[in-house]
Order: sequence, then C-alpha cells, then structure tokens
Amino acid sequence: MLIGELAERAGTSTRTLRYYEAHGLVRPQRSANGYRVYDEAELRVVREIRALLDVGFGLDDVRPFVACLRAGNASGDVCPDSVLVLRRKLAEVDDYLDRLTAVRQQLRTQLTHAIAHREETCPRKRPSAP
Amino acid sequence: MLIGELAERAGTSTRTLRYYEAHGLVRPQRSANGYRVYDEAELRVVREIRALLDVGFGLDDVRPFVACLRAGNASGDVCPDSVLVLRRKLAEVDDYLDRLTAVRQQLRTQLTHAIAHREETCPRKRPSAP
DNA sequence: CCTTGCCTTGACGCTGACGACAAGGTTTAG
DNA sequence: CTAAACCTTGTCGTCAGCGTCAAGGCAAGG
Repeated sequence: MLIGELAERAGTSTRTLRYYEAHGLVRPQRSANGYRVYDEAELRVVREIRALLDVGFGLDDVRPFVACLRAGNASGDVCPDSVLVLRRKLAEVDDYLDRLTAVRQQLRTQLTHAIAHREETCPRKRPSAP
Repeated sequence: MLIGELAERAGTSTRTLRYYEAHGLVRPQRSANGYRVYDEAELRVVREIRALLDVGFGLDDVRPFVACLRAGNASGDVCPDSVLVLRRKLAEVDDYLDRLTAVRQQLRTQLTHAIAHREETCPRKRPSAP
C-alpha cells in the first residue's frame, strides 16, 4: 500500500502521514524506487493516532499507544504507559471541565447583568438609515 | 500615566499594551516626546480586555465591550453588541462542555477497558536493571 | 559626562498539526 | 511521445497572543 492509498483509507492526507513519520510515529518500508510502502498494521496505527488526536491528545501523548500496538497488542491502550497517559488526560479533562463550568456560570451572570442594565448609550455601527 | 505604569497597574506587560493598540483596542495620547500617555479610563479598558481574554474570548470578541465602555457606560457588557457576543460565547461554551463531557466519558470507558485487558506484551522503556 | 531607567519602532520566535506550494522522478495508459 | 497520476524532498504559511531581543532616543541624578 502506497501513501496515497493509506491516506484515503485512514481518512487523512499524505502530508499528515509524512508528518507523523517525521515525528517517529509511523515507519513505512521503502520500495526500490523510494516510495513508502505500508502494511495493514500501519493502517491500524494511523487510525489509532487519528482517534486519539480527535479526542484532544497531542502527538507525544499518542506515542505509548503506538508502541503498544506495535508490541503486538490488540489495542493500543492496554500497556502501562498508555494507561498513565489516559489517567493524566482524564485528569486534565476534569480540570478543564471545572474551569469551563465556572466560565459558563460567569457568562450567565454577566449576561443577566447586561440585560438588566441595558443602555442605549452605545456605539452605532454604521448608520443603517442615512 | 505612561505605558510602564499602566502595564503594572493592569497586571500585564508593555508588549501586550502595544499589541492591543496595534489591534485598535487601546488609543493612548502621545506626549511631546512621543511617549504613550494613558488616562484612568484606559486602565479600565485594559482590565476589561484582560478579564474577557482570561475567560477565553478572542481580541475580536472583546471589541464591542471596549466600544461600550468608551461610549461612557459603567460596564462594557450593557450594549447590544456585547450581549450578542455574550450569547454566542455562552453557546460556544455549552457546545464545548458537551463535547468535553463526551470525551471524558470515552476516556473513562477506554481506561476501564485498558485496565481490564492489561497486557505485559508491552514496550520496555530502557531496562531499569541491566 | 555618564549611567540608569524609562520610552520608541521593528522584527523574529514560539506552539501544533498540518496545508500549500515548488521542482522534480516514475510508472502506466493511450 | 506524452500526458496523467502517482510519488519524492524541501520550504514557507497558518492561527493567537504575546515574549524577546535589537538599536536607539530622552530625561534626570550624581
């Protein structure tokens, strides 16, 4: 499988695949003419990467999962390092949820205040009727 | 008040104040020697900007609030445009909360799966005992 | 006079995950 | 013979909100 096919099957771009390779996440073979050649396992690796990135992981966070898959496991999350990352990410998400909830509350409060204290001493965009 | 003092009183940097000015959010006077001169009103403007950015607003989102303050209002949120932004931001935050909650749920599920299917077929970092 | 400590503009760096070229090699189909 | 459709490496651009020099001007104290 060449890079174009992998990109299509993984739902991404060739640029992205080369980017992952440059960062050591994917290691294709090379054919005689220098083309990158991927096997089915790499497709699974790329899908794992994509899935994790979609959830908000960074490339570094993904590494343990890739290594885990490469070690022959059925899924990338069953290795200790992956679990560590999962725990850390979960904690991060929890923190973020807390802060975002606080922000939401503040926005609601401010919106209430704004509506209660409506003013007309406000900037006119551009006069709609000349 | 010169830029250094304003920066300190607003809890930010001179670089930041010049940045805001370059983006049309702050308009200081200039003294004879070319120094930027700010009045108390600008301090309030800068504090408003900072507060909104801290909550996750972008500079563009902040503009209506600044204009509202400049129009002479006691707070920057009482103008129609500000209210629009507040509503939009609240909706964005709600969306993000939903997605983040879904992500959290997925992480918990995956973590559970990972622990249930622990494997030792995993990559060794560097052997800790040679 | 010189140093210190303000201030000025200008311009590059940073972070992350790529997109978008450029300039060229290869293979296949017509 | 050539055009199409792949592939290669390399480099610059993107978004946002600044940080971090660089090179120099201005004012005041000793």
